[in-house]
Amino acid sequence: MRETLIESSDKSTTRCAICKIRSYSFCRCLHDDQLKIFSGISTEKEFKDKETVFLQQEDSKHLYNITKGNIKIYKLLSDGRIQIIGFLYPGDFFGSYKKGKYNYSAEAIGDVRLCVFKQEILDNYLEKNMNLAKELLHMTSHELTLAQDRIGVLGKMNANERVAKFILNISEQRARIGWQNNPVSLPMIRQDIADYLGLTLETVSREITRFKTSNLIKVMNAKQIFIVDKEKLANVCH
Amino acid sequence: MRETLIESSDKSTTRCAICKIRSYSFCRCLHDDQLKIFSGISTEKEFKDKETVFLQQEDSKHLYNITKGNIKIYKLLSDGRIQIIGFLYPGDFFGSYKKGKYNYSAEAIGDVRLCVFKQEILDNYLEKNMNLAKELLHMTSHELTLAQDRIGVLGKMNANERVAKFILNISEQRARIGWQNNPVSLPMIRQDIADYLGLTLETVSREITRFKTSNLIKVMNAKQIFIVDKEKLANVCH
DNA sequence: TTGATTATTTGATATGGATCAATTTTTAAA
DNA sequence: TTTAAAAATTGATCCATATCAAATAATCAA
Repeated sequence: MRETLIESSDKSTTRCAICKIRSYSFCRCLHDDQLKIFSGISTEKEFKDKETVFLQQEDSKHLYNITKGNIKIYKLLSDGRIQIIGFLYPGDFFGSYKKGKYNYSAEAIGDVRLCVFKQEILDNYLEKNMNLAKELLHMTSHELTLAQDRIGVLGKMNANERVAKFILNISEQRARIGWQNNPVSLPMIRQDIADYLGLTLETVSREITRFKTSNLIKVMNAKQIFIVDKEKLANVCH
Repeated sequence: MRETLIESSDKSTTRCAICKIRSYSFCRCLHDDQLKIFSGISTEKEFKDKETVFLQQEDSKHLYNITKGNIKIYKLLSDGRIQIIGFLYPGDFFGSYKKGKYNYSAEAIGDVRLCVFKQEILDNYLEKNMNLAKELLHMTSHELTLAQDRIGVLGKMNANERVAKFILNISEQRARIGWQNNPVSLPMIRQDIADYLGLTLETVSREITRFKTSNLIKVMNAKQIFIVDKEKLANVCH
């Protein structure tokens, strides 16, 4: 078994009630009485660094909501080339609410905790709760917006701009969920950043060095970047 | 006025009932009696080649459904670089069902006919019709899937693979809505294909010539491509 | 029909980022 | 701690695609 199921207890009925990231999740639209039911239709699972949550070719059976840690979702080409579709953070959901295959594989970066919903059960609950359906629609629509932004980055921006945008995007995401956004921590390795940005790890490293040399950022260590001049960094990419 | 409003008549109440592409649109989930109401909350507009439907910076007020022709949606960078996010076909919807700004600009390619929904009115109707909400959720989710596929193409594929995939994708889309899919017609110019694939028009032209030379396709004319060897073309890109 | 404009193809050259290679730094294990 | 393995940086070279340029083809307006 690649994942750890957290044993349900009496407390599990109020799991949602005490959830720290609920206000950033699609379940934020539920009232207290609905939350009790909602706790019942989901389970919580933990994953360790590099553990697979699911693979692209598997039948899609679940929708996941991140309550702790980071997830990377990625596609593999037949010749082994990898494209990271996105890095997901607490409050983000992924997986599928449709029967079929998943459209990507999902893997934990560091320690991760997920809320797991069975497709049919969530679908049934959706039927009874228009608010939740609309919230999911709005969040999916927002995901689509982000994906379209990424199409713009990958289609038209050069290495310099891509890396600048990446650092700023992560910083913004941290600010949004109320975490420290400067210095910004990059939980993923350079190779992952490269596979996310459509570059090589060498190019990513060189661009970061370039920003360091021109004093736009300070590299505390490979995974902690301090943004010295946010405005100049923003000017690089728009 | 950049668009033509089609005058409503008594027939307009049954506009949806006689709509030829309804089975490919999100409104396919509606019953006959619901369609009557639905005809009432939407209007039809026509656009000519290169006419703008809306611009990215405008307040989002409408959701559009294509009933005839093609639309391109695109983003502009501050320095004038353009990235075409997608080419849309009959049955596709675009715009926004959220207040805010549009995330892209939309322009007609050739003669286009659109169903137009006012945001609040559609939202109200959604409230009363769970089927429609779920259909929109599923179609938006499908759009997201397509956007993620494009991230893979732009992030990891070379020029050769991108052009091959483009031709095959368009052919598949034609087959899906029951149109002639070989030879496949490309309604957009080379520059648009280039801006869609993150390439230059010269590279697109050269790759097409290469496929022609190696007998994978025949170029009837610049906008009519006959796929000679679908399997080989598919092998190029996966 | 004819000229003018726009789109497409093809050629020559330049270059940004990939690739290959080696070194340094960090992390994890013994 | 010491050593091994993994990650990151830096350098040298190469190549796919961009850029610049010109010719050809198609479309449109008068």
